[in-house]
Amino acid sequence: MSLPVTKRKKSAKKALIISTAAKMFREKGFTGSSMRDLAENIGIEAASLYNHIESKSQILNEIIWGVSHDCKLQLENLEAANGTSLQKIEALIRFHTQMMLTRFEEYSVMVNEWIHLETGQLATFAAERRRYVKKMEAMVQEGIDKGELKPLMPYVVVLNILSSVRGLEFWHKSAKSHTAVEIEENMVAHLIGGIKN
Amino acid sequence: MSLPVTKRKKSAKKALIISTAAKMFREKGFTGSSMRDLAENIGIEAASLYNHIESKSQILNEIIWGVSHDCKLQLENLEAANGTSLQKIEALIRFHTQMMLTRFEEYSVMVNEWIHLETGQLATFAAERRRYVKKMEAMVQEGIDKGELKPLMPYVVVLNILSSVRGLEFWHKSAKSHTAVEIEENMVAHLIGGIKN
DNA sequence: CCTACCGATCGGTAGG
DNA sequence: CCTACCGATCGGTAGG
Repeated sequence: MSLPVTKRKKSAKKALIISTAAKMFREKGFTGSSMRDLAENIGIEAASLYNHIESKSQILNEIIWGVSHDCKLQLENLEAANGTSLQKIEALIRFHTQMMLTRFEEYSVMVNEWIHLETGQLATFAAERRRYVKKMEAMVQEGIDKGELKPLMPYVVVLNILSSVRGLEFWHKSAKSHTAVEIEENMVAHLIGGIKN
Repeated sequence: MSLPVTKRKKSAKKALIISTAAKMFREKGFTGSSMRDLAENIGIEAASLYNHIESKSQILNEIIWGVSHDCKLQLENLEAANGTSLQKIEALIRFHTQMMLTRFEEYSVMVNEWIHLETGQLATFAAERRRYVKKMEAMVQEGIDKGELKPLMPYVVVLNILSSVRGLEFWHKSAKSHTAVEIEENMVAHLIGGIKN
């Protein structure tokens, strides 16, 4: 039940457009990247892009929802799983660190460029993000209530975790003198170490 | 020894241009902000901006170097001061938190938009930033060597601190249900708590 | 500080 | 997938 060859080719080209765009959006930002540069990086004319995608905004949408959907799934799985709040928060730190390190371009675009989503998409994403943060805060609060965690403001703890992961964009761009595993362990040690009772 | 009135007026207008631009650059990014919008927000024509500033890039330069100079000064004062590594790192967390909360627009533009500096300025800023991080890492390393701090990778600790401060941009934009003082105390508790022995 | 305007570039469409 | 092109907008200058 594979797709006709032309359709497969088409969607492969679309995937190429989106991944190339992710690279560019991360480097120069969404507004700093032009459709002509994107086309040139792929080796076609700007007009030809529109056989595969509808608009510049649609590309940003697909990049962002691709990553954000996977984050949401992971959080829901974790909520439903067994384990202490501490274990769940640690798992989330590891998950987000892995996302940033392995899906670096898309993840960076999500955290840095979501402001440039169009009005409707922007509102949806902002609401989704807020829900996500609230759920993480609830995990932290539960850990505090059970005495697993120090009584810090969940809001600050969650913001620090997500922001610290975001900051790993720097590491990814640098001449890497440390391994991904080292980074992940130190992220956990610092961010969990600061809240564990 | 005050300046002639016209000169004072001119530099006041320049300051207005720069502070208005900082607001816009933070909201829409450097590339997403146009000189025409900037002029309109001030109430003049776009062409008139150029009586006070040389270029769009110059505005970004002035915003960024203004904040970064003050950060550099503070770090140098702290290096020369008495106190344990732990005390110095805590002071730095408090200082950066204060900078983000009180000079929100400029600080946000520095951490988010420095990529859009022109080549020469970009190289200078990147080098300056690298030096800054290295100095902070040295403080952390010293604390580890003296047994004040846990043996974490200084690189990760410093990145987490600076990134967490950067993340406070969210708090500043939100309906603030917590005070700046609470935020600062929780930043210290979480980030210092994670490294203190 | 304005009017008038420059060349360049933008996202995107028509038509093949 | 291309050529040809649209109207809009960009940063910036000339000249007053």
